[in-house]
Amino acid sequence: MTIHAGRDLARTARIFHALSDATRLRVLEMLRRGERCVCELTEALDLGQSRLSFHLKTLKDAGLLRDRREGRWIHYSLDAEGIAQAEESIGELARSAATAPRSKACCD
Amino acid sequence: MTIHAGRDLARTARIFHALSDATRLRVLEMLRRGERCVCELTEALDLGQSRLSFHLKTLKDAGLLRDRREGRWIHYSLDAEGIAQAEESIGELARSAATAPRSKACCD
DNA sequence: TAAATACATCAACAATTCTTGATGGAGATG
DNA sequence: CATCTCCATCAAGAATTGTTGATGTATTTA
Repeated sequence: MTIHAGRDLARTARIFHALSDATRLRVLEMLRRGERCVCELTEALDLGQSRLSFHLKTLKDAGLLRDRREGRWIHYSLDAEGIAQAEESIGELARSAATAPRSKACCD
Repeated sequence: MTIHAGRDLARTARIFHALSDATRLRVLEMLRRGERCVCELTEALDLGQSRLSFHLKTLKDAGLLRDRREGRWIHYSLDAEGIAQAEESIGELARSAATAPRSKACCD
């Protein structure tokens, strides 16, 4: 099994890219406590509206968040499936790191 | 516990950033089979020398790879510790995603 | 010591990503 | 319908990241 497990490399890269920004990690950390609407996130994280919207879109496009409209509010929450895919990739790597042969004949 | 578990957000973001590029994922995939010197990676992945060197440095600075000099060759291998940190962050998220309250009073 | 090999680093440019402020659309409210 | 609220999207510029070819450095070999 590869670290990208069937998915293509670009998709896996995109998932990790979504995780590679401090602002987005703060959003995820906030959502660990449960679903939140954008207005709550804006206030709690003290971010400009369009800036937050950009990061939410990045996370959603990567499959790490879901959204749900309720009246005029949109609620975001963690998407367990996308997160599980990231976990799977790293888990695969971690297992290899633990067992990979330390040395190997090379060159010459 | 937070996603970044003691580490600062920037450090966690840097780890994921290192994982967010298709070329670097190919390098990691290759190293799952064990330690390799740069010359082997260059040939196997068909990358320009300075380009590969750039990506190896990115991965090493993030703590995902180790290097070891042997004569004039430098061997890279997975660094289990850094990889475990990434795994820990995502694992934390995944557990939250599985248990986070689905809905929550908001607004109005 | 001179030349060759393996790799890192640098500088310049290209490409991508992020931020900000403005505009637009969907739903609620009067 | 007019207006307000909540949020997405767009456009322009700033910042960061990736690529390429050239140069530098450590190590081995002649």
